Amino acid sequence: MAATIRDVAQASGVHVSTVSRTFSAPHLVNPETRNRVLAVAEDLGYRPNRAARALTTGRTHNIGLIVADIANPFFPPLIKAAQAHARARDYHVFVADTDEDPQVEEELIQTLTKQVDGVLLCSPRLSNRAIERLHADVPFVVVNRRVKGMPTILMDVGHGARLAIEHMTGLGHRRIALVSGPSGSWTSGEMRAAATAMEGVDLVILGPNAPTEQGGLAVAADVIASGATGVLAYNDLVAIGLIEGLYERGVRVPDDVSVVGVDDIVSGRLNRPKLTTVAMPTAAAGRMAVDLLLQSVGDSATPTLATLETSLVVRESTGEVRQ
Amino acid sequence: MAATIRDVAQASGVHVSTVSRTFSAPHLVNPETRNRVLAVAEDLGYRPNRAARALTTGRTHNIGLIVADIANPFFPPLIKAAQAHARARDYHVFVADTDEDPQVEEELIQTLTKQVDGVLLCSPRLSNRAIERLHADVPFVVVNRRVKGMPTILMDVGHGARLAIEHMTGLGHRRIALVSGPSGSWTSGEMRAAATAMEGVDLVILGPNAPTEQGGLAVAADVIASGATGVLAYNDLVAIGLIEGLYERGVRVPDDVSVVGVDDIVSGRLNRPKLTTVAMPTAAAGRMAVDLLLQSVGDSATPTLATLETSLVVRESTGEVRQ
DNA sequence: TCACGGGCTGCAACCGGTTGCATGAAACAT
DNA sequence: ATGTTTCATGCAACCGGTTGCAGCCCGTGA
Repeated sequence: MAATIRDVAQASGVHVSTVSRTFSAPHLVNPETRNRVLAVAEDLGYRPNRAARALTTGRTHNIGLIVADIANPFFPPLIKAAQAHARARDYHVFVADTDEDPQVEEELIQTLTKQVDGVLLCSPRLSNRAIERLHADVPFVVVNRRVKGMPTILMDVGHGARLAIEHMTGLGHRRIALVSGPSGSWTSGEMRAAATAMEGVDLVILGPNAPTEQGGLAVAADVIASGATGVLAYNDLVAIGLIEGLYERGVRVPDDVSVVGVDDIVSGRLNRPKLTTVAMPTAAAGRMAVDLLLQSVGDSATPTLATLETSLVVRESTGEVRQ
Repeated sequence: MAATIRDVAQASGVHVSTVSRTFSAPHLVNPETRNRVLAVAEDLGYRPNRAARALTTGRTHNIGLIVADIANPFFPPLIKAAQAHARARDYHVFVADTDEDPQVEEELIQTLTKQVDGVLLCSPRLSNRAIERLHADVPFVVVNRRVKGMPTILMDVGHGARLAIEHMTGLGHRRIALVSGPSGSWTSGEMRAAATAMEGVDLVILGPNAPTEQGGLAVAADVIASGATGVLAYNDLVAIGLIEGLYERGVRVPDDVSVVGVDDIVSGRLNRPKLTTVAMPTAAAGRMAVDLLLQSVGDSATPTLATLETSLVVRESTGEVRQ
């Protein structure tokens, strides 16, 4: 079918090794020969077989990208950025969705191992122990999770939480509810730690909750009962569900209660009210994760830690406390 | 590093071919030997190298999935469904984003060719000619585009457009604007054809437009100038941008103008107004695309055509025409 | 007892590339 | 003229598997 290196060699009257070098080490071959080989290759539509090349070089030029849920709007910008960045470096990306299941995640990593140079783990659900064990087989970069001795990219959600709470206290709110996320979530823990450490805030912690609109809907009654006038939600989906739940109970946002989300997944337009939220640098995280991974593939011992800044985007779901 | 088939052979005292058969043709090896080999393999943590296997068998057990824009909310559910379905069949998925650029798309297909058993082309921007040419190298399944002699999955957006327009005429609207999409888009063409063929509708076609919120924003003035009271937008993003643009100019939805989107990407909650839209069976399309692809890899000549039904979801962005 | 056939395993070539080493020719220095 | 580099290329082993073919052992039927 497709032309192989031997076809090109035969057609251009040189040995296969010369053809090979023409593509992978051009400076080693005489310009004249090289041009002839290239012409023949072009003519035959030859393209080096990356999989075959990987067999000898040990470099596949592929990376794996594993996320909990592709359809969660938080991830696509990260996936897109990582993929684009990888392509610019001549890497292809396997994308896999674990459906929030640690077992699936582990199996995925194992079957992917031989086909990739490294794996990006985004908000993994696996235990740290499991991650460290699997790390023996393939380089990792972990996003949004702290794992000892592994290249890690964090988004400083603690800082974002502080900004959000300061924003609300600045508007006169004293009693603030933190609607936390799933119990295993690193992000949720960070938000909680940051909120707890703040002075002059009357904090109520509600949860754990599912990281979905349903989770937000379900916690609305508790929020009202808590007497809080300001709420920081685990993420935008929860915030949206919560606002909906509050409306259903006659509590209006931002008139009666202010709500801040996290992630900035809703493009901002067309919401009622437009959501004040902590924006996460997901695209930057995707790019940096790829960089870190490719770099750590080179020299094995690079347990870098990068922390990316978050910022508060003030829109319409927060307002001054009612007197 | 990792154990190879030869390590297992040596450790269990058999020839590599026996180990190979233990994994790829178990019935050919004596149960006793097989168990011994399996035990040793387990012990050494051996896993067959899929890339190496692919070299001889010609089957990589990978597929490529190419979309115009991962971050466009239309695609993630399709990607997720396709990936899950593929994994269940022991296939991995390369996901690639072309950034709406035909050239990138072509290059991507070419570099992916040798590493996959087939490629899913979702809403490709490439010309039919180019697709047919590339098809010589690798099996395709095309989603949301009609290409002669190729397995194809279509979502019946023409039907959806008719439903949307009937819905609006039923509410008393006579003059309807069709805000079309990019010029190369099959979907846009289908919508246009369906709309043009309808009787008793005073149709205005506006566009082409970018398939984004910006595209919708930019076309708002034209919509107002057209005098239409009902609008069918190329997709939800355009609809959202358009509604925003109309508001900015003092035109209210649905009071002054009714707007219908396509795709049903906004979860429905928390929009002002909640968008009436044509829902697309994206997850089903993803699954079916994988099935078709794996099937067409087996026997080469299967130019199946599957058409999936769309439906109208009526929410709040459409209302009776004002007297 | 022997021919035959089936079950199991080993041998070796092969998939499409890469790469260390050897070889030969040309260019340079002495 | 000779010895030493340098440059370009060929040779062959190798990466980690698969697979057609041959050979061995054993049981069966004649």
